Amino acid sequence: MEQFVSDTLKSYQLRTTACRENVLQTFQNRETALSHGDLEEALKDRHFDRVTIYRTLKTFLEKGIIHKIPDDEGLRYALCREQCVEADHHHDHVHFKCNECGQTNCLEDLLVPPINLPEGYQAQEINLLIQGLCEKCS
Amino acid sequence: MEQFVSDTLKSYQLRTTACRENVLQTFQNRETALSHGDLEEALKDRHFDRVTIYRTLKTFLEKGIIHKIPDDEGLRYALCREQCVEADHHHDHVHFKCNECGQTNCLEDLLVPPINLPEGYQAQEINLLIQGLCEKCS
DNA sequence: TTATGGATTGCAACCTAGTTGCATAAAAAA
DNA sequence: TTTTTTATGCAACTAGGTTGCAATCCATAA
Repeated sequence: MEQFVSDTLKSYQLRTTACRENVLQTFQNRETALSHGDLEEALKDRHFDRVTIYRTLKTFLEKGIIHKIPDDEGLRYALCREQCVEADHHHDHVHFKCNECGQTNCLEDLLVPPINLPEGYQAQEINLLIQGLCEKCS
Repeated sequence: MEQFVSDTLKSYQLRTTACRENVLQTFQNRETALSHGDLEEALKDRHFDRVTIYRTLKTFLEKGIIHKIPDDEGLRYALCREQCVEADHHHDHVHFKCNECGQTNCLEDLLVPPINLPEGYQAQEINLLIQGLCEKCS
């Protein structure tokens, strides 16, 4: 298990358990966003319970280790590269989903432009998903 | 049943059936985006089968009568105000979901600003969801 | 190093969302 | 009105996600 993994868990004051280590390592190894099913598949030889993986994701979300990326097929999750905390998830980067290979990625360098909401509206979270063809598939 | 409903079905060359009429009418009456569950609830006294409502939504999507709005709780649907066709859904407006009242709305007048994707990426669809407080709840 | 208390896991059971196949019923066309 | 085509209802199923609870594990402190 990599240093990154135990360091991260420690810094977020989470107990190091086999499931958490493996889930975090999987996010670190793969550069793309992962669904619960992806993780179940990736870690199937470790025989973690489905529920445990769900709870691990929930914990990581609450701590700000990962963030949600919803699309029309369901939810995916990706590591927060910026430092996030429970109260303040700031993910103003663009998400890209390839219609060919199915992968979803964070385009960390591409920020969502500021939007002028109508009078009375208050923004708390923003999520911009672009679907199309990625560099590999176009 | 309103004129709009039978006109719309006719213009998209869809058979007029009770379920389609009611679903379309419900979208017309409510200004907000609706989930499958919302429709089931709204039309529960008509006793349409769940599957029939799913298929109605699928048909409307394919024809370009409605479009999908995904968020972290699941899928919602809203009428396409612009004229859409099967091959070309163009929904470049912002979607807003209120964290207080839970309603999701199309902000038809607020267009998603153009995004400069990195070299090699091709956009086909774009979905911008802002979550926060709507005018009523802020 | 071991005991202990609080956090985490696994299991069973459950709920909702969404899909498929097929026989029946209803619309539109003839 | 009859035929053809399309849509519906039903049963059955898969996948995603949640809850309660007993057993287990981790970190801390003795």
